[in-house]
Amino acid sequence: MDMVAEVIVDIAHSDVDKIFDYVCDYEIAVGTRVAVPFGNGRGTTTGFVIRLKSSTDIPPEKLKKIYRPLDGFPAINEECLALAKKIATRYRVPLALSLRLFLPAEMRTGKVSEAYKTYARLTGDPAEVPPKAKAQRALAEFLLEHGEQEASELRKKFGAAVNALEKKGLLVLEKKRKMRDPYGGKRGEQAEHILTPAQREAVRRIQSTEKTVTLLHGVTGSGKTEIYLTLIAEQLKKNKTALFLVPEISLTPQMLFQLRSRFQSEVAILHSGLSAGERFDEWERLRSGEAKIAVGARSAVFAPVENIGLIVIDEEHDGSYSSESSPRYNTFDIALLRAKYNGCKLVLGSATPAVETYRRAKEGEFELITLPDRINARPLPTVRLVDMRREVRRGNPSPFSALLKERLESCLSSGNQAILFLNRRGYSQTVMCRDCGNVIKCEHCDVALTYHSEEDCLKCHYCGARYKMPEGCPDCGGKHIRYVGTGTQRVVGELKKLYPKARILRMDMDTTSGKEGHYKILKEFSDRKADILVGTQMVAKGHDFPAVTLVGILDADMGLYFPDYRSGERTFQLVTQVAGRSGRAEEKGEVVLQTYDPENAILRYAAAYDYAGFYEHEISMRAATSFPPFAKIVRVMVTGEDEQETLACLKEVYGSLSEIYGKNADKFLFFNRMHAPVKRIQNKYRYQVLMRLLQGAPLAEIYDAVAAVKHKNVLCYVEENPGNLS
DNA sequence: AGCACGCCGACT
DNA sequence: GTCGGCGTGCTC
Repeated sequence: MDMVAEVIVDIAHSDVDKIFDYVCDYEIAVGTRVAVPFGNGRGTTTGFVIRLKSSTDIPPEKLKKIYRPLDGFPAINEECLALAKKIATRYRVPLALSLRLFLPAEMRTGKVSEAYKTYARLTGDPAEVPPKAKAQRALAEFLLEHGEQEASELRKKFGAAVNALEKKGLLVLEKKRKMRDPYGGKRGEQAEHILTPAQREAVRRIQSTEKTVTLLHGVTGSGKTEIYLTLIAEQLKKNKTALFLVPEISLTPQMLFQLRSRFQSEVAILHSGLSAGERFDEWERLRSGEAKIAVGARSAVFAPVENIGLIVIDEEHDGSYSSESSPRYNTFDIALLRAKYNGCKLVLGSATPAVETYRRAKEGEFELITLPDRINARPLPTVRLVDMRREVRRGNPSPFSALLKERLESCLSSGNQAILFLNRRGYSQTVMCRDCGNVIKCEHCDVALTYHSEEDCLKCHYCGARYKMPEGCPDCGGKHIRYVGTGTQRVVGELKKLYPKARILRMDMDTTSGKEGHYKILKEFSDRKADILVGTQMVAKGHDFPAVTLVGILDADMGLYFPDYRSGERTFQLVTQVAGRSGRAEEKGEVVLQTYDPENAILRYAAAYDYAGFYEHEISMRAATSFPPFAKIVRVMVTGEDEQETLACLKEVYGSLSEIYGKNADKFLFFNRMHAPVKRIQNKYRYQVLMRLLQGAPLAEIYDAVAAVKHKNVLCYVEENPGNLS
């Protein structure tokens, strides 16, 4: 009674992205990884059993046998298999590639395996040990009290008694699997879980709403975490599991200890900072059902748990929830599929929700819960805007305004700490007039133009328009036109001149090399080994510094002119977040926000902590300019090392896309092919077809057209609302 | 993705 | 005459 197994080989290539039938003469479960013969030589490949059947149409002489199962369990459960198929179809990737998302990477390479330790177990009565053998008696009693223990630990304490007891037959030694424990099983302190009335009401509403998705919009310190944890505890009681997704940056040991103190070993953490062995074991604890809560960054949405009772996406607006490599999935979309499959709730939390999310909540698609107050009722820090144009006119060329200097001195002399923040995103060359604060924007897109030095011109990254570099400011005629941006290095230099005694720490790309780089600098600062921390967006996140009473945002408007339709949204989020770093303990904090555009609506809303006002402003802008959520930016990237081949591929893709455009011109706001803004990255030429699509545009056809193009040595892929357009 | 089979240039 | 370039096709 041989069975036939349908197998997907673990080779991410469209040529072999199909079912291969194999014979199997023993029981094997769907979802199991197997070793199979594959190809002309005597090559072995791993594969996934995705279905079992009793017969096949494949001629018997071709049919081969599965060599063996690779694990004693199905690595992919039923839900995950269904999900992998959906992802493969949706993003036009080989099924093997979407299946890989569900396994720890080290499992595929075979570089990791279970760790075993020897354990000692008492099998007799301590009374049987002669009283004279003191050590043996003590060991037997220890085991009676504490149960099974690791043999190596016992040998440290009781020495040869371990072997002696074994000889007497009162103790057995057995090898058992030992789960590697990230951070050595450290836990935080057990805290009380008393909810405020607002938190209780939020919990009640999430539990009782008919809607699958709830957006929890709560200011920093409003106690969102306690709400998540209460909801998770609720599900554990019902014997269900939970996914708790956080941005990569907030996966700190502290945050894990906090979860462990509440849920002990029922928490498993999945992230890149773990060793291969730890990650593998944490994955296995989830798969086997030993752990019930998966905590992790975006990839934890693929955790191998069954019977999910709740999914949480914290800091829902965070950009790290979109995958930047194939398949370019969005964590929310996957989470929603899993929530629907399991019939459970999905909670999105943020102090500054993405405009798109907030809109869906306001329109009634998601339940909207607002927590306007901090639990401790402590006021938010006051934010003061400083007009930097006036500083320039007054002859102050330094990066610090008079007000900032004064506040900094007072902060330092009272023994507190300060954070200075530079809002530089990447190295975009935005052109600004330092006399009037005017930034040169595209006439068609309302997006800041970018200076391209090779051609000495300005370009729009959204429509490709080219503009001549102006002599003076088009608005005021001023001559102080220049590319803005001060480096952290220069800021630190100036600070040292101003305050020779102050201890200054710098945190940016250059100083945070290594995996623990961020953490080390933040730790140094929180241990008060420095007075001032200077950095880019990295300082915005991270943990709380109780002694910080002043935050200076040196160039608040910089981010606004990044060539991206989300730059306003990002700036609002960033300013809100940075401001939240100030004054978290006893003393009230303050924020000095320096800008060349003090009238700017986004900065004014941010300074007033007015999310609703910001949202209304932003959504009407998006509507007027037809940017998401009113349209979708779609980019088809074409990259390859050989420029001619790449261009040939671009031409082909453009040809088939043109046909789609021709038939659906009313659904296209924009359609053009061009150089990508950064023409070459890592020796690869980059070209793109850029589109802006209205609701109802044939996106599936675009994906199909791109998938149909097979050019050797050229990579071609679709991006939806890409995080940046470089 | 590998690997074998297959048809045209420079070598002992 | 052969050794070997990598273009094309196949893998249950």
